[in-house]
Amino acid sequence: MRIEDIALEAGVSTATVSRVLNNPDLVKPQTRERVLEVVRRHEYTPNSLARGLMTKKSKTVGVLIISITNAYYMEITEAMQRRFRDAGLMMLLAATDDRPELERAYIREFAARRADGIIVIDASEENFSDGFFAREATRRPLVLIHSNAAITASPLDQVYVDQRLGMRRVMDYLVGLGHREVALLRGERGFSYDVKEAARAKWLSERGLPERPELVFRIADGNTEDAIPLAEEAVGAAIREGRLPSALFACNDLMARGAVNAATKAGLRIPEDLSIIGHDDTILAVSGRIQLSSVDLKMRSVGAAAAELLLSALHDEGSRPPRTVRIEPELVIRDSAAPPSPHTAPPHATPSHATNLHA
Amino acid sequence: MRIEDIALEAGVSTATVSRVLNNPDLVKPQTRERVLEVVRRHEYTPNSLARGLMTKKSKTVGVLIISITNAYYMEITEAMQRRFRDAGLMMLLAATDDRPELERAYIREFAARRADGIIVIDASEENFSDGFFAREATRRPLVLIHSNAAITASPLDQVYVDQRLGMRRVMDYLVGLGHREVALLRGERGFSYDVKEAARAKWLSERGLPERPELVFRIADGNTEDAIPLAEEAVGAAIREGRLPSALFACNDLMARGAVNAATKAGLRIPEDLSIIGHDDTILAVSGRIQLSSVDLKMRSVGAAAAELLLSALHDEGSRPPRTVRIEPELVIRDSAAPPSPHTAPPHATPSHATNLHA
DNA sequence: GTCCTTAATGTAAGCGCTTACATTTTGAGT
DNA sequence: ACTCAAAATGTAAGCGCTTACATTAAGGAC
Repeated sequence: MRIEDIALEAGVSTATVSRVLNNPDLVKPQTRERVLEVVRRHEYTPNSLARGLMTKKSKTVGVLIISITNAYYMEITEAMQRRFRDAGLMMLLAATDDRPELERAYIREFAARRADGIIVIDASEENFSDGFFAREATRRPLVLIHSNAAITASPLDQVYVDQRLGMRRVMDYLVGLGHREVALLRGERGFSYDVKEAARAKWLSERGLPERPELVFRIADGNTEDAIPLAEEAVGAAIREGRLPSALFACNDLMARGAVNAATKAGLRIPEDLSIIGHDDTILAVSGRIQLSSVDLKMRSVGAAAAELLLSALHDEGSRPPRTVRIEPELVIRDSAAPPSPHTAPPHATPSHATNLHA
Repeated sequence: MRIEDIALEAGVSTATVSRVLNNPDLVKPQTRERVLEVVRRHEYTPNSLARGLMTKKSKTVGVLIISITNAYYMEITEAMQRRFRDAGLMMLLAATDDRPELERAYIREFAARRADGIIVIDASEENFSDGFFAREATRRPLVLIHSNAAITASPLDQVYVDQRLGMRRVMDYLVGLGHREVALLRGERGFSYDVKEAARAKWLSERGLPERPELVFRIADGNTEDAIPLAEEAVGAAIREGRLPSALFACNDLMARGAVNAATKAGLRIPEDLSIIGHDDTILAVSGRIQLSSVDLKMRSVGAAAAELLLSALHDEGSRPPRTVRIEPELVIRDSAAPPSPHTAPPHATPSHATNLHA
């Protein structure tokens, strides 16, 4: 069924059918109804490829993420999809597996398909720094979602998730509770870990407090299921050897959960003997007996903001100056942190550890 | 940049440029190189809308799921995306929020965009039974992913996840361990709960065992985060009132986790005092101190199979008879189930409960 | 050199829409 | 009944590609 068939059957020209479909009030109610009847009877749907060819709009937005099985990304994506649904846009979704060359390839593909706009979550540093995105943004609306403060000043539409603020809030809270030291548990490699570690270091140095590298614990894989046992192992060892202070921040809930398991296994009570804070506020935070305090990155707000940014760019077409929206993470306080017990030594304290406390 | 610009600059006709891009060996190596040079220099990418208009192929597949923030669906989706990437197809993703009318609308939209194929996960009963999918399948490759045994015989491409088998395996295992009764914990409404409850009932009746409706526990919401506390509450009450037998199957890991929490809180040991089996084998199964045995639905295999089915349908175009692939869930055994302790009464046993055990 | 087959390229007709512009209808104003 | 602007519709030119068919170039065989 093509528009011509409908036109023939309704006894009008293709232009009129097109008008009925796109600008109904340009056509006389009577004719309109006649055309619509035929359209309905044949369940005719215009070919959007042909339409897109003419209008240069595909009603499509390309969304690029690192991994599909990642609650963080998918919450953002869901929020966007909701917004786009209302705007009549469809979403092309692709995962880069954190490979910069795939990132480029997919963006090219989006371009080839004439996506009206593109959203990239946690883009690779590489493609950003060589101006690839800046160039791309001149061709069509592009919005970046990330936590990289360095990018913030670039003239690009972006949603900046201020993880440094989140980190500050964690430190404020824990230290406010009376903890003298806060250990950090992170994955070996990954931008988000670096951001958090750096933010913690900054917080400490701003207060003239020492950064003690031995309080940063690294596990090989912080992102997948394996992070839980790995974290459990690392934290278990630290407890046994008395290397753990009274508070621990884990860079995500997976690791936090592992830490909780290790502590429980070692006979430590949470939060009395050890305070633990997680990050991302995923289902894991609320799944166990003890409910983890965690940093909520507000993914839904992030997704909504990104969608809104793109939509407005689509609308204003051209002259509009790029905007950057900053999202403030929130520390969700539950039951996994408390003041360090004054009457108790830090978990399995050793003399050397006690000394370190005053370092 | 259009193909014509490239042609002009390379001093050939548009047809030749098109050939260079689509059938390189139809053109003399020397000309080919000249054209490619221009293409590269301008980073020219053919407009796939125009191409699709001619070829009647969009290199796109539409994927429809109920919710984007659902680990189950996303694992399937990730497996598909991997396969489609290799095949040069892009994925349009949309969520129906379990609304049949949205399901239809999106499928129409996929059709309008001339998606080469469509995959629907857990389609609504409604759209299936009124022949909507059957009709749709005549127009373009369509594959359904579901657990509905009733559909299995339909002449449609489908991936059938045999949850009944999974349920049987759970019952075999638990009863094999020596449990006399197995409680079921489910959400109030939802097809997947019904399937499991029915499979359990069937298993029991095949063995002449009584179905005791009071051993089926329902909570209002089994799908979201709230399921954990709701399950905890329900199971906690059942324990207190001695209504819980020595084994419990939860329809998903959320509820299983809630059950574990309730048992722990009540001072019960798992698995010694209470055996618990979860379902879906998500991260929740391995996140806590006690590792939950759970039914793995093999989502990755499901996704891969669905993609393969679609790809083969795309390839054979037409005459190919529809196939249905059956996926066998697997019971992953961890630490949450054990034989009921012979020396101990069932948890908080009451006389009436003890009587029921022999019913 | 001529003839003929095959390889290489060009020409032009669409694919199914939208839309600028041209033409016809309509109806209020006189 | 006649004008004329406004409303309704039609005509046809593309949008940027692919591809059937036509044409030209290349290279053996004689």
